[in-house]
Amino acid sequence: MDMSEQCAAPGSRQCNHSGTTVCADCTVRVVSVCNVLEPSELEALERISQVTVFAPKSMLFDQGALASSVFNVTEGIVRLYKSLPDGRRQIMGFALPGDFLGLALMDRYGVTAEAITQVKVCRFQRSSFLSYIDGKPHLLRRLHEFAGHELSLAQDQMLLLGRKTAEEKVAAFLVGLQVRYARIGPMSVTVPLPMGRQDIADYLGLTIETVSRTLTKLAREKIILLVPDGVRLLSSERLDQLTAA
Amino acid sequence: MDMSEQCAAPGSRQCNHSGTTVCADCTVRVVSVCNVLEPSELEALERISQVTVFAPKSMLFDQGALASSVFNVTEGIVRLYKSLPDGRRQIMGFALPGDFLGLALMDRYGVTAEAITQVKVCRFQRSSFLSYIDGKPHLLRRLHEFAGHELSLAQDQMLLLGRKTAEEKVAAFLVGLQVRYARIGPMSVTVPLPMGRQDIADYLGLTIETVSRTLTKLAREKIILLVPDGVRLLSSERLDQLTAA
DNA sequence: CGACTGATTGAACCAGCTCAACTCATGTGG
DNA sequence: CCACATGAGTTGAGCTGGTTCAATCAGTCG
Repeated sequence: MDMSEQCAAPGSRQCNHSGTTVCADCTVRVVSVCNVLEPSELEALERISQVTVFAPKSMLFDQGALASSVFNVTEGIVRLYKSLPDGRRQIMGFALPGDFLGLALMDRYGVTAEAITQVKVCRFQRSSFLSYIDGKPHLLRRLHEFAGHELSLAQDQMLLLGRKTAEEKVAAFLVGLQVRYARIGPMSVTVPLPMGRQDIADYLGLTIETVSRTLTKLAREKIILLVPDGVRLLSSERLDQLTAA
Repeated sequence: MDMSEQCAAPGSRQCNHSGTTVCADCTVRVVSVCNVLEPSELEALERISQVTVFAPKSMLFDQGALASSVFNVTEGIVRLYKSLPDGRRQIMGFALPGDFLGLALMDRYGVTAEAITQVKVCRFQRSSFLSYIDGKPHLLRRLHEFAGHELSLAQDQMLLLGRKTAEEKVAAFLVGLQVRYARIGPMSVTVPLPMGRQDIADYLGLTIETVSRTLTKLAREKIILLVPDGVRLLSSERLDQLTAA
């Protein structure tokens, strides 16, 4: 049997640590929950973790299912959404490297998670993770900090969804994404958009056509430049104005 | 100097525990964060708490201010909101007895909190509360559970704001409020609405007129009955249908 | 009583939606 | 190598759910 990889779910590949991928080398550790752990604790965490790779468009977990695992995203981008029976969809957020999925530690997933790009995660059995946390209040504190941050982002998003115009929504989305990318890489005015227009629309409470028209309008006004699979932010001045405070 | 009451902020009255109000008698303890504490721990908590009463329309704290206190609501109802510079407002939620304000334990308040009715709270210095938590991982766990629940509600609200119709929004609001009241009192088909139409509108991402029209429409269809300062839910069948899943 | 505040109702309007056509890659197999 | 699907994105034209503006109604308080 191949020790380095084993099948788990459609679209995903798992492997135990073979010595090549260790937390010590992890590029996103400093921005993720693990950062508060001592080297010895990190080693113990590594022992209960499984690196898993998800193919684009594959599902990490489904809204309402028993939360058997929690995840730390290390590569790629994940969409988190809720759906209504008639197909209407609201994307709650995009998880980037460093983000933790299953933060609430509840027994069922509240949202569906799907890989947009290829996604690499550290996966933990929820039960193992819960016992691991036990007696590590500093880690629990860190998880709580992350949850507080999530809640704060959710509140910003509620303000956006309930009270902002299409133009303000799109501007806030672009600037917000730029800021989040800057946490895990160099600050750049070029913002990749690995998600499609439909995802952006479902995140902002708009239609695909309105997103497209609004991006075109911002481009026509030289506030942004549309590039393949991304956007270049030309006037952070005008964008900040639209994003307001 | 009067030992039982001392001025603190406009619209609020504070008093240290004079022996008449103790956690042991607290009617909302079972649904609030305190419920995981041992009697001896409760006593210690009581020593760092101040019962404070806020008059209707007075502010508990302001968005962006240093978070000097955290609160456990014991009576009344509080609106939590964010504002845009031009006055647009989004209400993130209504805090009822048993709810904890400042859950995220962040150093600044993310929202503004205003008493709608007269409000009674247990108030804690954030610093005191933080030291109190230290070495009580079960309390931190409880706070984290509450935060997870808040996050889940926030996500439901994002779905509502981004993708639901006015009728679905109003129905979800009424049923949601009914369920929340049921946690702290007897289940009832009569739902008090202590907040005004403007608050409901700013919570649902609608205008006051649309809220009014929608309520009237639901009443005309005998799904609800409008009563002074409240609503009677006549057809939970039709309401659940609108609330959908 | 009048003055005020909050809620309802009516009528015109418009931001964003719906429906539909078109563009532009990318892929495929003959 | 080209003909032709296929899917994502853009653009246009008309529509509509919810807003805006304005008038009216219903309590409540002095």
